[in-house]
Amino acid sequence: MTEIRLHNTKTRRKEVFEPLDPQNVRMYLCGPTVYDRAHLGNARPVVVFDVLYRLLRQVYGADHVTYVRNFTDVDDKINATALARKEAGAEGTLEELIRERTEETIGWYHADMDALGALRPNYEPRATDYIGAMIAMIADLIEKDHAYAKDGHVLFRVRSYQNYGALSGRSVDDMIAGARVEVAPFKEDPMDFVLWKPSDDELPGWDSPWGRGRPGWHIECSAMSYELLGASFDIHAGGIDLQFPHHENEIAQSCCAHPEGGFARFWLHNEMLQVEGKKMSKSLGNFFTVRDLLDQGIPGEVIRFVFLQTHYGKPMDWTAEKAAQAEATLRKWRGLVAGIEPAPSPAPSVVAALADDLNTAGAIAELHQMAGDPALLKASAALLGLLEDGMGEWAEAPQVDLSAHAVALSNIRAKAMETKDFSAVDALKSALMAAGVEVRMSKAGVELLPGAGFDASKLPDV
RNA sequence: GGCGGGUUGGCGGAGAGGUUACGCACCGGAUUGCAAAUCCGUGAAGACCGGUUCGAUUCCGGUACCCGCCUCCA
Repeated sequence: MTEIRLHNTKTRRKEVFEPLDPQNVRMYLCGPTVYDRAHLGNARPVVVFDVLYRLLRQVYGADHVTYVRNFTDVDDKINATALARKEAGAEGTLEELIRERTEETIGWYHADMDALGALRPNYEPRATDYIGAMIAMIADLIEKDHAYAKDGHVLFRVRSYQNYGALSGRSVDDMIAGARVEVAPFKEDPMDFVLWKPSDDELPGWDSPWGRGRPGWHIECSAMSYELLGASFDIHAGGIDLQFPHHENEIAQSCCAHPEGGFARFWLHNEMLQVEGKKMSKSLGNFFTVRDLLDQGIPGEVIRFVFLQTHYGKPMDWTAEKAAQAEATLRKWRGLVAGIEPAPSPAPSVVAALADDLNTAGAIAELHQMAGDPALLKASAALLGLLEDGMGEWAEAPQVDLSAHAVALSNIRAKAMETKDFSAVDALKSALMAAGVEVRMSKAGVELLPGAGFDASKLPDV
């Protein structure tokens, strides 16, 4: 059995991964809030942890891994969009308009992540389908004195959980000293966070023991992971920006509600994405979605390759230059594996690289060494979600008949060989290249291949 | 202010206390009418200052710079 080692944020060390139950390895990834198209940064954890999912399936068997990724469909930005639509005269109740908006966004999300070659998780729970479980968990936390209700709100009593801050290496007192916490009259302690909050008529709400309201952000992941994976499971993953407060709060809620369990044993966090060396932000004008890139003609497989070139634990810089290089490499590989049946199993060197804390960059380096063995290359790349059938249409040559051009060029060239005047040959060659055709001339003859930028309208007449 | 991460050859980017990472680019060669593609090959590194060591880019300490989180955020 391959030994997998993963960097556990909880211990800040690389540890040997041993699942609680090898028959059912369980991982949870914090999914998107479905208020709009996923931006490029949203895609990094999806791709990175998709590779982890593939690795776990490889090592423990495809039927022995349970992967959960939630959809957060309770959120003020969603409410705002739905409300705006209602005010603009849209049909239906606010709840229906919210559902409409989240359905639409989930559809986009699936389309975009599919384009990146990410496998669908086994479960994709929606927060709104687990409100009952959240209410039950909140009630239980109140019962156990870890939470309290005040003015329609329910708050988690941070001081009641001794290990609060252990994941992110903070102490409650230090954070209060930083004084960047919201002080509210209904809080016993400024660090306490919301489990439940009241909704007015303009907001979606559910009936609860504390009045009509909606859940706070963190409780959904605690409730859904418990329902689908149990009180103890193997891996919890997400972006490093979620480490605090989101994951810290999840731990506090889950461990207090289910002291019999240990919640997540391994915490994996991916570092942030930058664009051309700068943080992606709307104000810098370098903010874009996955769909924007796809629409620009950058294949999802290329985006995926660029992501995997950098270790997930390091900041990753998205640049046009990287995308161009990735495309060239994939195009070359696609050419090598075209029509080849993959080997029965991936190369041990690739499995070993991935088993070493998801060293995707190292795995790609290994793939480069397999140019002479396309079957092995294809089988190994599949572990990274690359070179798979169904994702390579972009690299296929356009279906055009260039035989007339080839014959013409061949004839002119034959003549030139005798006259030693190659000007006509060079002129035709240039024209073909300008149309995006790769021209290969050898003793054996002339070969014309439509290339990446092929444009039939620019073909010269012959 | 608190917490965390980073700094590797022209560019991207890994591993390993002592032996070539790898890819792209570049340069040389083969091949070609010239190219392209392909093949072969060379060169090039470890922010700075100390320490540990027979030996450090790799471990430890410090400095500088960069980045993230602490507020919705992957």
